[in-house]
Amino acid sequence: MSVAFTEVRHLKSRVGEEVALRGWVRNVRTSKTRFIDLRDGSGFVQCVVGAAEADPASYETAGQLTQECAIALTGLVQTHPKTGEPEILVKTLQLLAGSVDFPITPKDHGIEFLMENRTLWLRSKRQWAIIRIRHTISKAIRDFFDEDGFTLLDAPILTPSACEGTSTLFSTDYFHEGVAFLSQSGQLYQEPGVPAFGKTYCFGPTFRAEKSKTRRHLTEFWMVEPEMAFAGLEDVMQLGERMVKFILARVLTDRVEELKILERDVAPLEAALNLGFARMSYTESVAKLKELGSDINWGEDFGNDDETILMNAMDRPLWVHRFPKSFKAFYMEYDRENPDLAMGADLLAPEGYGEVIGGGERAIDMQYLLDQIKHHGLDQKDYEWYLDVRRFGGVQHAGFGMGLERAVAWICKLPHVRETIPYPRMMGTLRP
RNA sequence: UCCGGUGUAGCUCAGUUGGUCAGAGCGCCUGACUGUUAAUCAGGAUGUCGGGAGUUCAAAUCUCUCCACCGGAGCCA
Repeated sequence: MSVAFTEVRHLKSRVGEEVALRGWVRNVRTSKTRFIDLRDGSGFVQCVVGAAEADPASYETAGQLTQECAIALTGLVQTHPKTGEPEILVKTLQLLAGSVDFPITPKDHGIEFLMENRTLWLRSKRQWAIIRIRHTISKAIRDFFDEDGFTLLDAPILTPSACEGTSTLFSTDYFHEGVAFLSQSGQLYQEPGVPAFGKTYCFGPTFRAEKSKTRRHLTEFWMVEPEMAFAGLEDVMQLGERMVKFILARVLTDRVEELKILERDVAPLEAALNLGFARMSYTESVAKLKELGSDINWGEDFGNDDETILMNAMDRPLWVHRFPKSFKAFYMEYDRENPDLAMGADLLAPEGYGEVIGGGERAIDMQYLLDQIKHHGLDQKDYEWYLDVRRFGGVQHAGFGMGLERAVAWICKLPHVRETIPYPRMMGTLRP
């Protein structure tokens, strides 16, 4: 006999009806009446097992449930007398699978312990909320570019050379080639897509072998990288702003429950959604930072604390544009009005979060690019295919990359990106 | 890689003039309790004090060393 099981997320519309549920026991509180916190992946619900209402065997079983055992039950959907949320008045209850000594108890745990038990940690309410928001952001990104006429152009993960020549890369054996590197960016592979498709993007994992241990770094992280033909710096900033607002609107609409679980104050997110993003040139931002007490000098890149200082003072995301060319990638276009500046822009998230987007206009002048390649110590041979973008109809084009985990961290207001991805990879963290 | 910190029960932690310092709370087990929601209350079991070496009559405590992790820096998304 097959039973139609109801998902917890649908219970709101089933009040007064009898339903069958199955899921995992988060916690049990026993008094004469027994209370089970049930989770089925789609949501959470309290199930009440009363001596009068439940059948005797089920009532007995309810007293012996352990944390994270799996159960199936039937009962009446009613409204919680205090919270107004749907709850189940249980009639029958059956143990499906036992669970002994689940390590993550309903009390506080240290981050080391939780990271070691990441697979089990994912069952917790907070992690559930974060991963669901990540999912929604990810989906929103794809929907945004899809609706905007971009073509998905998947970039390779195994690459022959250090694309940007800046970061430390992971390497692996690769047949006769000897060695291959894990991609640190799909951008160079997007640019050749521009003459083919006009507007492209890639969205996948990227890898950096930097030995950095901060709240903003993973060795494996997801990045979305759009690229547009006939576009410049202004277009990058407009596209990025529209995309971020699209994401925010989606999360604020579809993930209300999850934001509540995280106790996320949505006012700053609503502000970011409704206000125009701020803009500041690099030169202006350095002056602002000095005002705020930073010891930064013109010509230096922002330190981690510089971004934090700057963004604690902002009520909305900020575009910082036109950086000194010296610390930007070789492919960055220079400013015709000031050749020392690169036509790049970074989007910094408010509330102390820093860079989530980095992008800009790509250099199209062949001789300039060749000089840049030389200047950065790169081998021209490795970039002939990239230079072809300029040789054959090389028009102005631009794009950006957004780190998914940093966006998730900001939107969820998390202290560290390690919770924004199901299985974080960091220096010193390779398992589970 | 550098700087700083931590490591004691399954978990979170307390525990130095070196000498009843092997402890608490939670979790777990037993029982009580008419709706609880990190339920509560009573009772019970639980240890390579991160590893190794050293000082000492005596080390969780002091020294050296190694390891692991946390926080920060640089670099970046």
